[in-house]
Amino acid sequence: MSEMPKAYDPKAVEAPLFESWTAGRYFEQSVVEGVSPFSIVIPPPNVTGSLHMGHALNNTIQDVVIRRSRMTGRPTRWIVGTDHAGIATQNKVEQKLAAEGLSRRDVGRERFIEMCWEWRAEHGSTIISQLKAMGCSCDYSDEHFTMDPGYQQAVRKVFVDWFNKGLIYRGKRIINWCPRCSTALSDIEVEHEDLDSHLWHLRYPLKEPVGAVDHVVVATTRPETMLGDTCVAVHPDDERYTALIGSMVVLPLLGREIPIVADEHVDPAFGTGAVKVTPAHDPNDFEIGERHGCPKINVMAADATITAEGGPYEGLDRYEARTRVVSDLEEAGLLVKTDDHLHSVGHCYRCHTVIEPWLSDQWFVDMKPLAAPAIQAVRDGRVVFHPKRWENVYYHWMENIRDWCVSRQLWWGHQIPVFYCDACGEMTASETDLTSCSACGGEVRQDPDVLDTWFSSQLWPFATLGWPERTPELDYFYPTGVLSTARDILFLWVARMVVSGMYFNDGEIPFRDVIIHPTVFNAEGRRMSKSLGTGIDPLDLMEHYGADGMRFGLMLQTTGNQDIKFAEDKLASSRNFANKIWNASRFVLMNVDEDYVPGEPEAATVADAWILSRLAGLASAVDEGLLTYQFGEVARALYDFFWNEFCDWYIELSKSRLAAGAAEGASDEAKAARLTVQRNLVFVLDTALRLLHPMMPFVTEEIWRRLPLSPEASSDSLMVAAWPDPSALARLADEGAERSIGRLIEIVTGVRAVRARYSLSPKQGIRVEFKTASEGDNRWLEAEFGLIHQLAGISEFIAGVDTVQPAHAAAFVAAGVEVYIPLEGLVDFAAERTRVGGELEGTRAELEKLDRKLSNEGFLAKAAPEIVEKDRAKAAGLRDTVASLQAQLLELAE
RNA sequence: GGGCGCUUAGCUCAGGGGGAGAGCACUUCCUUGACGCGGAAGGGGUCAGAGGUUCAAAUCCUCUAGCGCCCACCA
Repeated sequence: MSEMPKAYDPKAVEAPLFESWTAGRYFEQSVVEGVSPFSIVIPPPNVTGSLHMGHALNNTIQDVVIRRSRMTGRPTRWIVGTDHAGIATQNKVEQKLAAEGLSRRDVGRERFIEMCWEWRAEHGSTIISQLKAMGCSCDYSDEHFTMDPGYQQAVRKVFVDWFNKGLIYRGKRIINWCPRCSTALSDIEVEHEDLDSHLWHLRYPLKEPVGAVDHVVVATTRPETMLGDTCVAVHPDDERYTALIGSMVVLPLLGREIPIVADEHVDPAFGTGAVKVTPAHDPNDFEIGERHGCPKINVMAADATITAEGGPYEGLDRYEARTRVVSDLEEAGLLVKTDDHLHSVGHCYRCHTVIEPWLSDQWFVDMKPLAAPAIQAVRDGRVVFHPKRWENVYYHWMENIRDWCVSRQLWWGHQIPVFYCDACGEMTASETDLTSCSACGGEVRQDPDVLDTWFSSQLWPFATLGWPERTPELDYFYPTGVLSTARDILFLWVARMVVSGMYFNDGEIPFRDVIIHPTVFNAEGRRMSKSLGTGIDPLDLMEHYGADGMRFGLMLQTTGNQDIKFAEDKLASSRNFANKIWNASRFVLMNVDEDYVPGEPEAATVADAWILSRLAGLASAVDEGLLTYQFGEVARALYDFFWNEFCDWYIELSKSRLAAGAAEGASDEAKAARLTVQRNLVFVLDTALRLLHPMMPFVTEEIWRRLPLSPEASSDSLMVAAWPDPSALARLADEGAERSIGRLIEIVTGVRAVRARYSLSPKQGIRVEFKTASEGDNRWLEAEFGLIHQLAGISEFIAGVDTVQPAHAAAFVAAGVEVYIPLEGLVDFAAERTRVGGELEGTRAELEKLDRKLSNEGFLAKAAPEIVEKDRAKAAGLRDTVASLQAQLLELAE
């Protein structure tokens, strides 16, 4: 067994361990007939991506769940891969071209796509190697990509199927257009932001005056769109305007004559109650235009410059056009006023350019009928969200779902498998490429657009398992167990996976539990973002704290309710925690003899019974906590157990027996006792390392492999060692031992406090006198004196029910026992009086409160009996304490 | 406009009807053979505010204030 260095060094350990896991093929999982599996599909990171804090958190969560499952012996597989990320990847390659002064059109579609593949080959594995650095136990032997040939086939099948069923259709609609990416976006790819802007009031002259009225004033936030106005709408019941309905106005600047129409959509209370209607540039206006048969004039080109329809404004950028239109109107005396106005402006979620509502031909998925079963699956509890409140968000969106615009005017992605025949106008969706028209045999051309990246991502849980082939993997691993993700892709991805997963798998859901994890914000509470420079690089964190330190630090901060305002000090604690475990293990291993024989743990002493009982409690808390995804609680329980119970107390409590058994001329009994302690130390460490392994895989594995375990308990890797079974460990529970050690800790702590107060050197032995309440307590103290002696440095003691407080003694009450420590010449009586007085006051106040409660009839009548009993016992204890503190005060007064 | 979450120690946060907790920071002491990435002992909080329910409220309900987020066809 190699020597353990004094400090845990993650860098020396992590890479070789990961190598050994890969070599051992522990990440891989094939079909095991007759055994129920557990699987997770990783949310595929973009090939363009590199690890950020959100990934770090999400993948730690998944790895924790996966590693626990694997250790229980269940066939477990974490399916990994990347997403082709249409817009993001295309942007990267376009940037590369731009550096050479080229655009994608310069190189052509075919070459451009080739370059995307090259880019992927070069950069696409970055994030995968970062996942490995984190220790994520994905099945890397079977990595997927949303543009793999098989995956492409799956996408085409889905498209063709929905097309043939009429669930995908082509339509000319107002969609969200990003002029920079030059593509349509779905509604949920638009991020709205409230911006300070203006509400311009424009005067539109009537062609013929109606009575005294010769104009109408409209209000708009986008004056440049007036170039495309084809009517003005007012509410039919708005008396201000009823006389004008049917009249014509002359559109300023262009001179076009357009009608005034009545439409229920108009809100008379907003603006002037008259609305300029631009059917080609606003979804509402589109509807109004449809209702009144108004033409749709598109005044904007794909790059958001004004088209020829804009007459003199042709060629201007939309914002230049806005400025010009406003100033020209003002000059013409047609600008009535300009109000400040806060309004919500849509931005592209990829490049943050302001979105233009734009009329164009696009493909849509009819989501309503598809959503219904997916809603039902959550209602039935077949899919469960954690935390549960996200289900309401899901319902709200799904029940109000709108058609999904799935076509994108990009080159990188799944090209829409629709073939047009220019000769006969036939339109065919086909899983295979067509060269000729199925109707007339004429030449066909494929739709040039590609599909929304999310259209392919939605197939991830089954396309990665070989669908549409009915593979053994698909049969076995689908549905997956858990889907863990950030909340911002709840609609973009999660909901759509439920929809398509159920549709294409005979109604079978894609995953049972959905974990919506917290969002990671930086210390200032701002979203971590690379472009804002507000992010922290997980690789830097791993450099400083080790992969385990980062993982555990994140787990400590993960709770169901609150987002994470990233606290780096938690990572420092976690790194220290790893080091603590390392050194505790070093202690254990240093105290295991060459000829140590592994064996069962044994509660030979109260201390043994106590730690075994605590261990049983830990196992059950960790197991239960992981099954309910309470990561923060589990992390704290592990931390607390290892540090505060195992290291601070059990190891200390074990030292005397270890030493006695190793001493020269030790008796056989002492030697046997030493062996028992060794076995207990090894057992507790072994079990606790197993429980900690999912969160801290590296340090636990490194230590665990050094443990002297029996062949049955051992294996080549902790990764595949047996997960502690809480119900089997429950036999170790021992309430009496827990109570007993609890009291011992109280007394030891009290004595140490006296030591600290009077600066007594730890080496200085002290005499302690106990006044107990019963003979039982005396026997208990005598029995445990060895431990108290060792931990508190007591050289001699007496215990009795009639002990009297010695003169010049520090005194306190702990665990129902009065403790006196004679300190001739050392006690500062004034200070002691103040301290005891303060304690007395506090105790009295507490007692008074409790007495009031206990004399309250309502309480006695209605509270649970065990609560009343507990409070009575507590009051009795407090009364004793008050009495002894009073006695002490009297003593100190002399 | 609708909805959700948060407000607890100097900081970051757990807890969630019956004893106010952790980590970090702070104070004092300790070169104790597992660990100074450590040990021991401490100080520090009207659990945002106001009402209500209850024998009992940090915890449940209502309202208020502040912060953050999501949804919505807010010309």
